[in-house]
Amino acid sequence: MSLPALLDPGLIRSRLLRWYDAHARTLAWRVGPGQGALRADPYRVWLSEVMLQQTTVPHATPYFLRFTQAWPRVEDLAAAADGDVMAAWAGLGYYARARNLLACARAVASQHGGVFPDTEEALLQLPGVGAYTAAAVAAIAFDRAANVVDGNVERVISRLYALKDPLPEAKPLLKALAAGLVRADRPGDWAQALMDLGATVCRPKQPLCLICPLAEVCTAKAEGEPQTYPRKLKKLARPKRYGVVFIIRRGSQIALVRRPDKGLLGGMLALPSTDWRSAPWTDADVTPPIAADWVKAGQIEHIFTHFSLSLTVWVAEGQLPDAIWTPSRDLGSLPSVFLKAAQSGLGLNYRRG
DNA sequence: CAGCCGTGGAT
DNA sequence: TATCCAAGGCT
Repeated sequence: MSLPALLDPGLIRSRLLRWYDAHARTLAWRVGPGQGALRADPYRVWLSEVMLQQTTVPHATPYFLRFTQAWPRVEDLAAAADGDVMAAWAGLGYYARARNLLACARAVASQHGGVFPDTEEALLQLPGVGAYTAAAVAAIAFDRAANVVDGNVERVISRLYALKDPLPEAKPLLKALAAGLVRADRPGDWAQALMDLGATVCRPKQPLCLICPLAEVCTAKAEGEPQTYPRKLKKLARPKRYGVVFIIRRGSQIALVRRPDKGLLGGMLALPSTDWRSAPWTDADVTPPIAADWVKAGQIEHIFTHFSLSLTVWVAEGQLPDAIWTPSRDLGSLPSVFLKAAQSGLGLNYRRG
């Protein structure tokens, strides 16, 4: 693999920052362009970056507002009960983020005196903070000249250079090319400018090259098919799995259980369930958690990242030892797959909140 | 290091 | 309906 000819970094930097000064989006956690680290609260920057991992801005925004309302400072979050934080995260997905979020807040509170470390290296040591998040917090909150590379940046750079190597192998090269563009005078603005461009102009599909400040220097645009970058290896088909979940009613309440901390939906509330296996369940296969007069009351489909799930919902009246009894109108602490299943079994239309 | 780990909106 | 994919991290 050979390095593509380097484009003029000065030209790219000045054009993109000028564009950002005029077009930066207003986001709940964002400090406006040119403000540097003057008003950027590291806690809010970190919280937003964790929430935005593999998550869209519209999805993350209401969660960010609720979290900062409930826990305005990192010490507040560190002092929160595990169950309250997991419940507040319900519906946002990738629940290991919430467990690591709490571990990180508690590490900052207990090991750093409640003050976020201000170097990329130290940030990288915190739970749930990887290469991207460490660089982003260092740049946005602390004005460090960090090389912030996320999916947006990879897409923008791959198009600028029309890089033919497919992801994920191309990641190290893309990161090296991005490093050549980082500017030391406005690191936070530069990082956010690159990501904003990727999110709003240099989009995965239908890039808006007509209004792109980098169109004149973009190799992929010159070649005519910028939307084909970055090239990617094909993904495998998603397997199908089946399960049965159980709604045990006691008056207006239903029985929930807490899932183990590791693995799928770890640490979250859940409906009691069979295994989720590749073969459909027949009635004779199913061993309900209690003996009762079970009725098949619902059925849902749910898509996870690496498998799709078909759940049948059985309902009965009864008691369950050690259950977490929860009003059936107050199921917002459940992950979406169980909220969907519970509402199906109870004859309700799926909606959160 | 490749697989695991959610969700909902867009196309 | 099928596919993609969004400011990734952990193991």
